[in-house]
Amino acid sequence: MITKKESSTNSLNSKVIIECPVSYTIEMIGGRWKTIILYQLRYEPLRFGQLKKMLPLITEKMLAQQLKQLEIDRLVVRDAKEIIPPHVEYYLSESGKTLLPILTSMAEWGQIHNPFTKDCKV
Amino acid sequence: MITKKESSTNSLNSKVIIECPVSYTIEMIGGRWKTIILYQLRYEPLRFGQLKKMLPLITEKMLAQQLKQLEIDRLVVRDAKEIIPPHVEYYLSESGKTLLPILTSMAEWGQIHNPFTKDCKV
DNA sequence: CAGGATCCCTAATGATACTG
DNA sequence: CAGTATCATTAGGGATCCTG
Repeated sequence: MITKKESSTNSLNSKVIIECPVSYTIEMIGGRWKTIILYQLRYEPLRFGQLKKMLPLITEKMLAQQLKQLEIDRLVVRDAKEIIPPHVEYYLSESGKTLLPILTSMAEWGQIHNPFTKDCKV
Repeated sequence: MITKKESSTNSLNSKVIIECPVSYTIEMIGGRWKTIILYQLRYEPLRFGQLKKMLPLITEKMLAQQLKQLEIDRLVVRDAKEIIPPHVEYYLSESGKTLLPILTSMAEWGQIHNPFTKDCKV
């Protein structure tokens, strides 16, 4: 079993913080990219290249890195067909789907409170 | 008016990211401490020292810094009585209170999914 | 196509000491 | 009590180049 302690890069106190439910959740979906990646996956599986197009500002490194962490945390499933050229799909796990109400609420809250939100639906 | 661009330390792309509702919300409550601070304030106003006791691992610098950012973002109100010794209370603004459903959902999700959660109710 | 490997910089966080 | 100031550390993120 991979514990958060091993898969995380955080220091000492993360172990204690992480025992608190709210903090645990924010560790799982926090950071600049994870929520938006999860949210993009809300409807259907997406390929690496599709996600990259939907998130034009993300670097390939960050996308790969965040997807890997989401996979380790069992929120996202990586489905790779062993063909040439590679075809890899990502989709929400059952656990990941249970985050959707939270992500939706966050999207609604942002839609209301963000003065900069215009037509961005993400 | 203080825009997020000015109050944030993020670089170029934050401007675009921030226009997305989900990302905007995560910018407001993300990081290691903000959710837990907001969540501690869910019932009643708390003083600086009380928060410090409830979050034994936070440094005074981080607590002051995060509270200041939450105040700038209008999620928390700082109420300081001008007396000696100082008496300062923090409480959720109306806008901050609208985050409570999200924070509660996050706490519930963490309670269910965190294998390390024991009796920590935060 | 879907990444991996490297290098590098800065923002974020921490430790410690000090103060109105 | 409720913070600041200063210094040191680290982790997040980006640029670029490379590959099965």
